Amino acid sequence: MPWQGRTKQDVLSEVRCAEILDAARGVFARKGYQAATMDDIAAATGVGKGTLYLYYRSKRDIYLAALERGLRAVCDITAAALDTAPTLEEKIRAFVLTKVQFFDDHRDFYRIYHAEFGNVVAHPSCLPPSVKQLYLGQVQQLEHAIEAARDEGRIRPVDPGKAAFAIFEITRGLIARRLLADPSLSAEAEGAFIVDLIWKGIANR
Amino acid sequence: MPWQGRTKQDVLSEVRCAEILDAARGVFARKGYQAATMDDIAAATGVGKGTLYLYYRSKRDIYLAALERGLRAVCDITAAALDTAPTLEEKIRAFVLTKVQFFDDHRDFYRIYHAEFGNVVAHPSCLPPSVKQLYLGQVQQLEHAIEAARDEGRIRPVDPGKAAFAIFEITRGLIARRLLADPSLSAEAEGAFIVDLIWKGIANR
DNA sequence: TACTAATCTGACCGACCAGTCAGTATACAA
DNA sequence: TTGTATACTGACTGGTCGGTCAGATTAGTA
Repeated sequence: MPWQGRTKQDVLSEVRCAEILDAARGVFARKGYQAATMDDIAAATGVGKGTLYLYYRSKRDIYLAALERGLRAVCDITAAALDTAPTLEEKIRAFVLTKVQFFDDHRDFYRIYHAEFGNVVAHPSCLPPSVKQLYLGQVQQLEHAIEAARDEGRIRPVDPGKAAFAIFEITRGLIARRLLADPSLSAEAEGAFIVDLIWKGIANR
Repeated sequence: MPWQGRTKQDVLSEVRCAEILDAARGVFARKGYQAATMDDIAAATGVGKGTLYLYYRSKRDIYLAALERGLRAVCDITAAALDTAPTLEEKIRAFVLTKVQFFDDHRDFYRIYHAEFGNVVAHPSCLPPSVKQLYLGQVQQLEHAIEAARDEGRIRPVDPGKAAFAIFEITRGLIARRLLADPSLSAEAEGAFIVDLIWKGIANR
């Protein structure tokens, strides 16, 4: 019996999918893609291994679904942060701090995300377009904000794509450092430094 | 019969080691760590699989040796670039362009390097200290150059570690972009943008 | 040539694991 | 209760691959 275009089965199925992805995220984070086995994921989900194949076609499918899910969450949260902040300087600060905070709150996802984008992006053809687009979308959000400010003459006439890219990469590095090397690194202090550096770098005068 | 402290056998052995590493670098780059098999590496080297185990204890050993070898080359080349350039602004430019050029010339190594430092650094305990130290050494080179310029009052009093880190990360991102996404990206133009951005970001006034 | 040491080889082994499928359990309608 | 469709299970299979080792080959020496 259709309900909002989805049957009861559809909804139950979605719940299962989400359960599997939640469990898989933890397993992939803990053991890495290769070392994680389907038996691990099944056990973590609390179902039999065969059940996984009712919802996903392969191990890689599960991995990519978990990746896409998290990536979408990142994009949503940074887009909201950029929208809310009034000035470009505050937008940059919001982008950096929001993203750092997101990965603080989702350490499991960090390992999936950075394993893929440090490694398999090396073979970009392996990534489905939807995932690639989400990844690039993050830079584009920043780019548009910078472009607008430049067109209004609020900053010097830099290339928005290049500037967005610089901010994106430094942020990426900060997140990696905090999660892998030195968790005590202050998000505020480091974030403030980045914003200051970039702002002085692109400001008028 | 000893000769400069090394026997003839030692030298031959070193040659074999290097042959294996050269072949392995290509195989790892082409197929990725997991998919690369010892049979692949043996075939690429032109020896039997058993021979590999006369020179290295395991697949991972070969991988790490190839990683360390390349990393040492990167460090040497950037250190030389930093030494040669007279001013900090030129040092930064030299660092960025030299590193970009190095990875242009050693694309095989790029895949090994970035696979590891996007992925396995995620489990830093897996990396031998010597490799970790080489990696961090790159940032420290930059840091010392910035610190010296700051102490001489040539730039505003920024934290040299943070600034070095920013340059390091943007450079990393540029290299990744050029090799993976858009090889047509001009090293000169992008490099110039980075130097300009950073320099305006840390310059006096 | 004969002997020895060093070097190399690749068939083989055992562990591992993604994916399958025959069979079980559950929900629910008739 | 019976029938059936849906959901689930986990023992099993087929293939893979890191690592081994008994024996072959080569280089060096007398």
